[in-house]
Amino acid sequence: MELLRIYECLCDLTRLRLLNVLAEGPLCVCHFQEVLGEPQVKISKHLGYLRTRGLVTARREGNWVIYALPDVVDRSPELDANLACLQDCARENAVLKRDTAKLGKLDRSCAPAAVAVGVGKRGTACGCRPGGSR
Amino acid sequence: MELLRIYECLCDLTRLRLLNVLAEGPLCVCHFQEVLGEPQVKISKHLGYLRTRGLVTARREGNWVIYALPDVVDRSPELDANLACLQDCARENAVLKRDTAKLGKLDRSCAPAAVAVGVGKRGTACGCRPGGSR
DNA sequence: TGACCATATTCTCATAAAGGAATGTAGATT
DNA sequence: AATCTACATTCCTTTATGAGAATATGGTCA
Repeated sequence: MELLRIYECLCDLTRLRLLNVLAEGPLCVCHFQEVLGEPQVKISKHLGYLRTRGLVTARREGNWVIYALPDVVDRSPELDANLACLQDCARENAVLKRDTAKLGKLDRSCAPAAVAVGVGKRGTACGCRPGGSR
Repeated sequence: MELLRIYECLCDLTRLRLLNVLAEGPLCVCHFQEVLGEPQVKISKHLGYLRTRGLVTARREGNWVIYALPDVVDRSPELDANLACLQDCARENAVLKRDTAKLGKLDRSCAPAAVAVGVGKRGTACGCRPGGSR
C-alpha cells in the first residue's frame, strides 16, 4: 500500500521538517543541517529513508548531493495530495514556519541555481558551516 | 506538534482502515471487526490509540461503544485537512475501497440511527457475528 | 598522490510499537 | 445473583525505529 508508505515517511518530525523545507526548492545536505540544526548523520539517514521510499530524489553535483521533491508529473496522486496537505498545515505550524524563514535567510551557494551558474566548476567550499562533518 | 500526532495515527494500516470506514459514519467495535476481518484485541487497541490522540470519539450506547470522527467544528484545521486528504486517496485504494464496500452491505443494527429507533431498549444481540470475543 | 570536503554507512544501544493470549469490566438479560 | 454480550486492559514476545559514535566513500583540489 503506497499510501501507507507515505504516512510512514510523514510520521517523524525530522522528516516532516525536511519535506517542508524541500517544498521551497531543491537543497543540499549541508543546508538542511544548518536550517534544522541537526547533526549530519541524522539528516543524511532520514533523507536516505525518504529517498528509498520515493518521497525525494537525489542527484550528485560535484562534492555535494542535491535533494528535491519528485517532479510533479512523477508523483502519485496520493503523494501529490499529501504534499499539498502538508504545505497547508505547515502554514499554521511554528516549527515548520521557523524552518522556512531560516531557509530564506541563507545564501544557498550550493543550490542548483547557483551551481548552474558555475560554482560546480570552481568548486569553492559550500557556503554553510554547520561545524563540519565531525 | 499536533500535526505529527496525526501522522503517527495514520502510519498504521489498521488505523488507516478504521478511519476510512469511520468516514462513512459512526460505528461500533463489532462492526469494525466484521468489516476489517481482524481480531477484537487488535481493533480495540487501535481504536484506543486513536481515541487518546483525539482522532476519534467514543460513547457508550447500552452494551456497545460507538466510535465516530470528531464533529467538524471540533477538528483542528490539520485534522480536517488530513481526513479530507485521506478520503481523496481512499478512492484509489483497493483495500480501503473494499472495506467501504463491505460496510455498505452490513445491516448496522447497532449504528446510532438504529439505536435511536429503539434497538437499545430491546437490547437484542448485535447483528454481527465475528465469532464472539473469544 | 595526498589532503580535504560533503555525504553515506555500519554498529550498537535504547525505546517504542504491534500482535496475541488471557483476563477484567460495564451494562443488560434472565 | 448468575450469566451473557461487547469491549478494554494487562502481560508478554517480537520486531521496528531512532539516535549517536565511528568509519567509509566518492569526488575535488593542490
